Amino acid sequence: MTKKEFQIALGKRIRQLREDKNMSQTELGNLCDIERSNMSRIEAGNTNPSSYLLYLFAQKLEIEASEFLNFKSLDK
Amino acid sequence: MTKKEFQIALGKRIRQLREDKNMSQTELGNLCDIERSNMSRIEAGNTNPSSYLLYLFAQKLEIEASEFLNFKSLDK
DNA sequence: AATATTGCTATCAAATATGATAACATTGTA
DNA sequence: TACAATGTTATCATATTTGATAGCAATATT
Repeated sequence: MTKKEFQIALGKRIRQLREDKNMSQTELGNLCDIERSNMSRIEAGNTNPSSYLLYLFAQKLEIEASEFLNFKSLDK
Repeated sequence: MTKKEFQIALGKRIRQLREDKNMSQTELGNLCDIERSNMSRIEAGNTNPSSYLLYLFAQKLEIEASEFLNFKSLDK
Protein backbone atom coordinates (compact mmCIF):
# COMPACT_ATOMS: atom_id res chain seq x y z
CA MET A 1 0.00 0.00 0.00
CA THR A 2 1.54 3.28 -1.09
CA LYS A 3 1.49 6.37 1.05
CA LYS A 4 -1.26 7.84 -1.09
CA GLU A 5 -3.33 4.69 -0.92
CA PHE A 6 -2.90 4.62 2.83
CA GLN A 7 -4.01 8.22 3.16
CA ILE A 8 -7.12 7.56 1.10
CA ALA A 9 -8.04 4.49 3.13
CA LEU A 10 -7.42 6.31 6.39
CA GLY A 11 -9.42 9.33 5.26
CA LYS A 12 -12.39 7.17 4.39
CA ARG A 13 -12.19 5.49 7.77
CA ILE A 14 -12.09 8.80 9.59
CA ARG A 15 -15.09 10.05 7.63
CA GLN A 16 -16.99 6.88 8.32
CA LEU A 17 -16.38 6.99 12.05
CA ARG A 18 -17.16 10.71 12.19
CA GLU A 19 -20.45 10.27 10.36
CA ASP A 20 -21.34 7.38 12.63
CA LYS A 21 -21.37 9.95 15.41
CA ASN A 22 -23.40 12.40 13.29
CA MET A 23 -20.67 14.99 13.59
CA SER A 24 -19.72 17.52 10.93
CA GLN A 25 -16.15 18.20 9.84
CA THR A 26 -16.51 21.61 11.40
CA GLU A 27 -17.60 20.17 14.74
CA LEU A 28 -14.86 17.56 14.97
CA GLY A 29 -12.34 20.09 13.76
CA ASN A 30 -13.37 22.55 16.46
CA LEU A 31 -13.10 19.89 19.14
CA CYS A 32 -9.60 19.01 17.97
CA ASP A 33 -8.53 22.60 17.24
CA ILE A 34 -7.94 22.06 13.57
CA GLU A 35 -9.33 23.88 10.54
CA ARG A 36 -12.26 22.45 8.63
CA SER A 37 -10.21 22.82 5.46
CA ASN A 38 -7.72 20.50 7.06
CA MET A 39 -10.49 18.05 7.97
CA SER A 40 -11.44 17.99 4.33
CA ARG A 41 -7.86 17.48 3.18
CA ILE A 42 -7.40 14.62 5.58
CA GLU A 43 -10.64 12.83 4.73
CA ALA A 44 -9.91 13.24 1.03
CA GLY A 45 -6.56 11.52 1.50
CA ASN A 46 -4.59 14.58 0.47
CA THR A 47 -2.40 14.60 3.55
CA ASN A 48 -0.76 12.26 6.02
CA PRO A 49 -2.06 13.29 9.45
CA SER A 50 0.08 13.01 12.55
CA SER A 51 -0.29 10.21 15.05
CA TYR A 52 -1.41 12.62 17.73
CA LEU A 53 -4.21 13.90 15.54
CA LEU A 54 -5.53 10.36 15.21
CA TYR A 55 -5.48 10.18 18.98
CA LEU A 56 -7.43 13.43 19.25
CA PHE A 57 -10.01 12.28 16.71
CA ALA A 58 -10.53 9.08 18.64
CA GLN A 59 -10.88 10.92 21.92
CA LYS A 60 -13.46 13.33 20.57
CA LEU A 61 -15.37 10.61 18.74
CA GLU A 62 -15.22 8.48 21.87
CA ILE A 63 -13.74 5.48 20.11
CA GLU A 64 -10.45 3.62 20.28
CA ALA A 65 -7.69 5.25 18.28
CA SER A 66 -6.73 1.83 17.04
CA GLU A 67 -9.95 1.70 15.01
CA PHE A 68 -8.49 4.15 12.52
CA LEU A 69 -5.71 1.75 11.64
CA ASN A 70 -7.74 -1.42 11.37
CA PHE A 71 -7.02 -2.04 7.74
CA LYS A 72 -7.54 -5.45 6.30
CA SER A 73 -4.06 -6.88 5.88
CA LEU A 74 -4.05 -6.76 2.12
CA ASP A 75 -0.35 -6.39 1.60
CA LYS A 76 2.92 -7.76 2.87
CA MET B 1 -2.91 13.49 27.52
CA THR B 2 -0.85 16.30 26.05
CA LYS B 3 0.87 16.01 22.69
CA LYS B 4 4.20 15.51 24.42
CA GLU B 5 2.82 12.86 26.74
CA PHE B 6 1.29 11.10 23.78
CA GLN B 7 4.56 11.13 21.88
CA ILE B 8 6.42 9.67 24.84
CA ALA B 9 3.88 6.89 25.32
CA LEU B 10 3.86 6.13 21.60
CA GLY B 11 7.64 6.10 21.44
CA LYS B 12 7.87 3.63 24.29
CA ARG B 13 5.32 1.41 22.59
CA ILE B 14 7.24 1.47 19.32
CA ARG B 15 10.46 0.61 21.10
CA GLN B 16 8.80 -2.21 22.99
CA LEU B 17 7.31 -3.78 19.87
CA ARG B 18 10.56 -3.33 17.94
CA GLU B 19 12.61 -5.00 20.65
CA ASP B 20 10.08 -7.82 20.85
CA LYS B 21 11.17 -8.62 17.31
CA ASN B 22 14.85 -8.29 18.20
CA MET B 23 15.30 -5.59 15.64
CA SER B 24 17.63 -2.60 15.92
CA GLN B 25 16.60 1.00 15.20
CA THR B 26 18.93 0.85 12.23
CA GLU B 27 17.27 -2.26 10.83
CA LEU B 28 13.70 -1.04 11.23
CA GLY B 29 14.71 2.35 9.92
CA ASN B 30 16.27 0.81 6.84
CA LEU B 31 13.16 -1.27 6.17
CA CYS B 32 11.00 1.84 6.42
CA ASP B 33 13.43 4.15 4.63
CA ILE B 34 13.94 6.48 7.54
CA GLU B 35 17.11 7.63 9.29
CA ARG B 36 18.23 5.97 12.49
CA SER B 37 18.48 9.42 14.06
CA ASN B 38 14.80 9.78 13.30
CA MET B 39 14.08 6.40 14.87
CA SER B 40 15.77 7.64 18.01
CA ARG B 41 13.83 10.91 17.99
CA ILE B 42 10.55 9.08 17.60
CA GLU B 43 11.19 6.50 20.31
CA ALA B 44 12.33 9.24 22.68
CA GLY B 45 9.04 11.07 22.15
CA ASN B 46 10.70 14.09 20.60
CA THR B 47 8.52 14.08 17.51
CA ASN B 48 5.01 13.28 16.38
CA PRO B 49 5.36 10.68 13.61
CA SER B 50 2.95 10.50 10.71
CA SER B 51 0.15 7.97 10.50
CA TYR B 52 1.73 6.34 7.49
CA LEU B 53 4.96 5.78 9.36
CA LEU B 54 3.04 3.87 12.02
CA TYR B 55 1.62 1.77 9.23
CA LEU B 56 5.09 1.08 7.85
CA PHE B 57 6.43 0.16 11.27
CA ALA B 58 3.60 -2.29 11.76
CA GLN B 59 4.11 -3.83 8.34
CA LYS B 60 7.82 -4.35 8.88
CA LEU B 61 7.36 -5.63 12.41
CA GLU B 62 4.57 -7.89 11.18
CA ILE B 63 2.04 -6.68 13.70
CA GLU B 64 -1.23 -4.77 13.54
CA ALA B 65 -0.77 -1.02 13.24
CA SER B 66 -3.53 -0.61 15.77
CA GLU B 67 -1.22 -2.02 18.46
CA PHE B 68 0.70 1.23 18.50
CA LEU B 69 -2.35 3.15 19.60
CA ASN B 70 -3.60 0.78 22.25
CA PHE B 71 -3.24 3.15 25.12
CA LYS B 72 -5.07 2.53 28.33
CA SER B 73 -7.94 5.02 28.32
CA LEU B 74 -6.57 7.21 31.09
CA ASP B 75 -8.15 10.44 29.99
CA LYS B 76 -11.45 11.81 28.74
C1' DA C 1 -36.09 33.60 -2.20
C1' DA C 2 -32.70 34.40 1.08
C1' DT C 3 -29.56 32.74 4.50
C1' DA C 4 -26.72 29.44 6.94
C1' DT C 5 -24.31 25.14 6.95
C1' DT C 6 -21.45 21.88 4.99
C1' DG C 7 -17.83 20.23 2.22
C1' DC C 8 -14.20 21.01 -1.43
C1' DT C 9 -10.26 23.24 -3.41
C1' DA C 10 -6.63 26.60 -3.76
C1' DT C 11 -3.23 29.74 -1.97
C1' DC C 12 0.42 31.37 1.03
C1' DA C 13 2.71 31.59 5.45
C1' DA C 14 4.00 29.29 9.65
C1' DA C 15 5.03 25.25 12.18
C1' DT C 16 6.77 20.75 12.34
C1' DA C 17 8.80 16.33 10.73
C1' DT C 18 12.35 14.29 8.31
C1' DG C 19 16.91 13.75 5.74
C1' DA C 20 21.53 14.06 6.06
C1' DT C 21 25.36 14.31 8.62
C1' DA C 22 28.48 14.52 12.57
C1' DA C 23 30.18 13.59 17.15
C1' DC C 24 29.85 11.06 21.29
C1' DA C 25 29.14 7.15 24.67
C1' DT C 26 28.15 2.43 25.35
C1' DT C 27 28.19 -2.29 24.35
C1' DG C 28 29.36 -6.36 21.91
C1' DT C 29 32.79 -8.83 19.27
C1' DA C 30 37.02 -9.93 16.69
C1' DT D 1 42.97 -3.70 22.61
C1' DA D 2 40.88 -2.49 18.48
C1' DC D 3 36.69 -2.47 15.79
C1' DA D 4 31.86 -2.51 14.64
C1' DA D 5 27.22 -1.82 16.00
C1' DT D 6 23.96 0.63 18.56
C1' DG D 7 21.67 4.48 20.43
C1' DT D 8 21.68 9.60 21.56
C1' DT D 9 21.96 14.38 20.64
C1' DA D 10 22.82 18.33 17.77
C1' DT D 11 22.73 21.01 13.52
C1' DC D 12 21.01 22.68 9.19
C1' DA D 13 18.42 22.08 4.95
C1' DT D 14 14.40 20.17 2.83
C1' DA D 15 9.85 18.36 2.72
C1' DT D 16 5.38 18.13 4.55
C1' DT D 17 1.58 19.31 7.45
C1' DT D 18 -1.27 22.71 9.23
C1' DG D 19 -3.30 27.52 9.93
C1' DA D 20 -5.63 30.99 7.94
C1' DT D 21 -8.27 32.59 4.51
C1' DA D 22 -11.11 32.85 0.35
C1' DG D 23 -14.24 31.31 -3.16
C1' DC D 24 -17.32 27.93 -4.90
C1' DA D 25 -21.19 24.42 -5.09
C1' DA D 26 -24.70 21.86 -2.89
C1' DT D 27 -27.89 21.29 0.63
C1' DA D 28 -30.64 22.48 4.50
C1' DT D 29 -33.37 25.93 7.04
C1' DT D 30 -35.77 30.29 7.71
